[in-house]
Amino acid sequence: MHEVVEVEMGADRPPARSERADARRNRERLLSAAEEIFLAEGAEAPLDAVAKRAGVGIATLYRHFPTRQDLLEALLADTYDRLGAQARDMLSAESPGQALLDWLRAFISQVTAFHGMASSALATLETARLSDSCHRMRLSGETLFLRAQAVGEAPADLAFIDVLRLVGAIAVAAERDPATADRLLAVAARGFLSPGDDAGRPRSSPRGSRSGERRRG
Amino acid sequence: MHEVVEVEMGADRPPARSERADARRNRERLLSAAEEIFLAEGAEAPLDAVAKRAGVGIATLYRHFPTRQDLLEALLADTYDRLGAQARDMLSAESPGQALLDWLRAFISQVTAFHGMASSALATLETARLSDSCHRMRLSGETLFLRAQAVGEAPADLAFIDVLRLVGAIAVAAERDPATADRLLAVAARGFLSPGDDAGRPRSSPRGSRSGERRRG
DNA sequence: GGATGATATGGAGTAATCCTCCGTTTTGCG
DNA sequence: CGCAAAACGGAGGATTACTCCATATCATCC
Repeated sequence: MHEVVEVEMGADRPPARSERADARRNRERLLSAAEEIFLAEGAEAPLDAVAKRAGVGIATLYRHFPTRQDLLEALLADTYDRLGAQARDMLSAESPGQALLDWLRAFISQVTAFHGMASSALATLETARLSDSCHRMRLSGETLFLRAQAVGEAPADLAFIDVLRLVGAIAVAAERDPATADRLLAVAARGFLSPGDDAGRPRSSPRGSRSGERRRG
Repeated sequence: MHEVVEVEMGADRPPARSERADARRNRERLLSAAEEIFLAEGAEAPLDAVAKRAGVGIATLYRHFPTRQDLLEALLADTYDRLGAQARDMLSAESPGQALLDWLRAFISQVTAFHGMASSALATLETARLSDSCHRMRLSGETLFLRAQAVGEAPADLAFIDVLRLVGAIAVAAERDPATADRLLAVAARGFLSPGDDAGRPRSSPRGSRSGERRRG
């Protein structure tokens, strides 16, 4: 773990290998078109519409993205890059627990940009070979989590990937209702942001774990 | 079995209103066939296969179940009836919190019988006019929850429907991996089964199952 | 028990999508 | 330029979803 990740602009976008100009251009067009279409109609929208919007043939779409999930993952890559950056920015926050919670809220928010996106995101968490973007985001998020663990604001016997799974699940379940997502996150947060597991934490961390974001009595 | 169900709001089963014998028979055959097919191939299996297995024409299937979701909900009705009964049985358990947790575990287990089932279940939780079975199950489960609240094993400022949503979300996210589902439920349970504010932890301590939580490479 | 109208049935037919095959066009390079 | 590799486009076969309506079956009444 913690391998160097070879940030050579990633294998996400272009494999860096010689890529013809038209191929790159069409790829970008397809991504833009897919984003527009999916935002408007959800991730189940017909792929023909995406190709048409991009101004390319359907075969070109399939050549670049053999499956719908590939296309969705490419879209997710941007989101993951953004989230990774946000996580890094939050490292300087005063309360590690609060920072983690804020970041997870952002995660839900961004991963529910269109209908069906959260499902794809959840799927990417389980794929054997995840994209660089997803991997980097996970590492960045995990850093937030480890910091919370270090100060006893998160249980020590918990893996970050499971936190991400749980929050991803919430995103899927409440993708159409941000208020519900918020409530479910608040409940879940009590599970992974307890003020110390046992071992008698000096429970002097008043914020974050409870009562910060309760809604609906 | 409860024979008199005068509620008659959702119309799970035919309300015994004038229904021709062949129609009822075909309906049952369709449900059996759908269960077989979905168990084997998941909830996305072609409906033609269901009709064929049932030995009826495709039109008959659509007449009884206009949408796939209708068919799935009819299948879920049996599951909900079973879960409702289990919840009622658990009312006599010594620890309300433990009873609730056990029931939720059963919920996840039964609602992930086949791929795609959990999604449907989650959907049924949000439908405006829910089926009788779903409604009864919710009420029975809620009774367990209220009992846990009464003894301070569950937060007072929490709605049961949100617990169900959260657990349903876990079921969706981990429908292919019971071990993960179990871990996520354990985390979530810390959120809605906290020992109130103190009053000693419940003996829940849900079987660690921390062996499987290593990061994958 | 048999006529009769309401109900239910079956399967062909239409439509929407997915996805592939292959002849044509574009690009990069010597 | 000229050529080979790479990429393109769109027709078309395959797979479902869903509908229409002529026919068959059931429940009821006499």
